[in-house]
Amino acid sequence: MSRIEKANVLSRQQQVAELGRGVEEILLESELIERLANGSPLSVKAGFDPTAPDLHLGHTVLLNKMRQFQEFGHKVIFLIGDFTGMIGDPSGKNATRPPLTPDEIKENAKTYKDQVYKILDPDKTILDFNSRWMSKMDASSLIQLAAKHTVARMLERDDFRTRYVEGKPIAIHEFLYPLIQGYDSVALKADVELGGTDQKFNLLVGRQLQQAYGQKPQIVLTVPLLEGLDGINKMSKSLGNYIGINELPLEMFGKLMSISDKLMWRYFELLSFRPLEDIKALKARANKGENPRDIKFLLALEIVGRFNGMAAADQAKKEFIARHQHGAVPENLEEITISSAEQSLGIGQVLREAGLAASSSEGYRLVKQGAVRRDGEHIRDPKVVLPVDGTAAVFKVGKRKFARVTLRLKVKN
RNA sequence: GGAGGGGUACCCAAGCGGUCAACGGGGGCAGACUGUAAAUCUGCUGGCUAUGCCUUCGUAGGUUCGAAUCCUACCCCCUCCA
Repeated sequence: MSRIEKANVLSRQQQVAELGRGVEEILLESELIERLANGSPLSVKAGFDPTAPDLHLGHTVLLNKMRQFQEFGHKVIFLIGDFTGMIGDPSGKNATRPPLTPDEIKENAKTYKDQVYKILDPDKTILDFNSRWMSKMDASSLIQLAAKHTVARMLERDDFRTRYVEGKPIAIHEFLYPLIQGYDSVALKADVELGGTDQKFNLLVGRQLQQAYGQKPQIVLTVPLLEGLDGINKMSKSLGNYIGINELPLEMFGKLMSISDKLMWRYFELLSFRPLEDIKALKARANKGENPRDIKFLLALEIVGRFNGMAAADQAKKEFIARHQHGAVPENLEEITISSAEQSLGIGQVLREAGLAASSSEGYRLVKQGAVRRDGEHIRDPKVVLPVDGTAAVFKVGKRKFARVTLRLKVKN
């Protein structure tokens, strides 16, 4: 934080350098320098999907950059693409996903605020919705907008071209989304738009459209996409390889510890606020033979601390060590009571009812594979039947799933 | 509008009358090894009141002792022509 405050008194040139840190690409850097030299605050826009209010660490790479602009005194616009959300799924991949209702969007926006203001300064953030201008656009204006771009240019987008070449469907409305996003920049007279590298095409459409509408084209600044826990795919909710910023400290800590050593450095680079020299020094320590796990602890502590406070982070570390290095059962494990009218239940059913297995078949499979322990005792026989007599037992399935399960007889009416 | 190709489990992709709950790969899960790493090896991967029963191969019918496989209609996607 002090690092950023210090930056306030930096020269323009240093400001540019600071803003370019951890950034994939600036288009065009010369324009950014020029506009910063102008002295007046810039309008910095970043668009967000109205359907995914569960922010994860991947999003924070961008949010951190937005915050940086705020610290430099610029106007940051957090734009929620609610208009597109009201229409439906932009990718067309999931035709069954119903459009969001205004109420849902409102609810999502609130959730966004709760999460985003952990990083952004609420007083310096302008929250806006593209339905503000898009819902007023009539068909002829839309066609005029569409006339400002060509199919050939649309097909320059890798995603479209690939699908086109592979003979996969592209719905017409998909062409409209980049146009609408680009038009948002026109409506907001954006000076800068931030986005992930995957957004580069859309951001450039914004540049082009602004020119077509007689505005100065925005500067495009892309940040890299953070890899998810698997280290391969980008972090995303749908792939389940994410760390949500609202997750419990221990959970967040555990997930950070589970990343590979290689990925750890990527996370240091993109998520840590440590100066680059610090990170270099840590690398040197690892190279000298220090256990990378201990260096990963530092990363996990910093990130968990950022969202939950250092006390919670320290606590998470303690519990993590207790559980994984000393094999302790978690302190506040889930209590589950299963009511059954039967005198006894098969082990598979118990696991399913307890939410430890997706189905009873899976439960039985897990037992066969030796993944299930009851009060520390391995259960290996899938035919095991448990009496429903009100007793509780701690079940452990695999390495991470725990629950204290009570089987209670349901009184028949 | 015309001609052709295609829709198989989370994804890709075989199968083209019985031996198919469906080859193979990816992903996921579990076990071993570990640092709850990574890599590697092994197993599993529709459901259930479970050595059996039920449902699944775009949808709905039909033929057959028997269909993912054959027939009919419909829906959807792709390519070429217009």
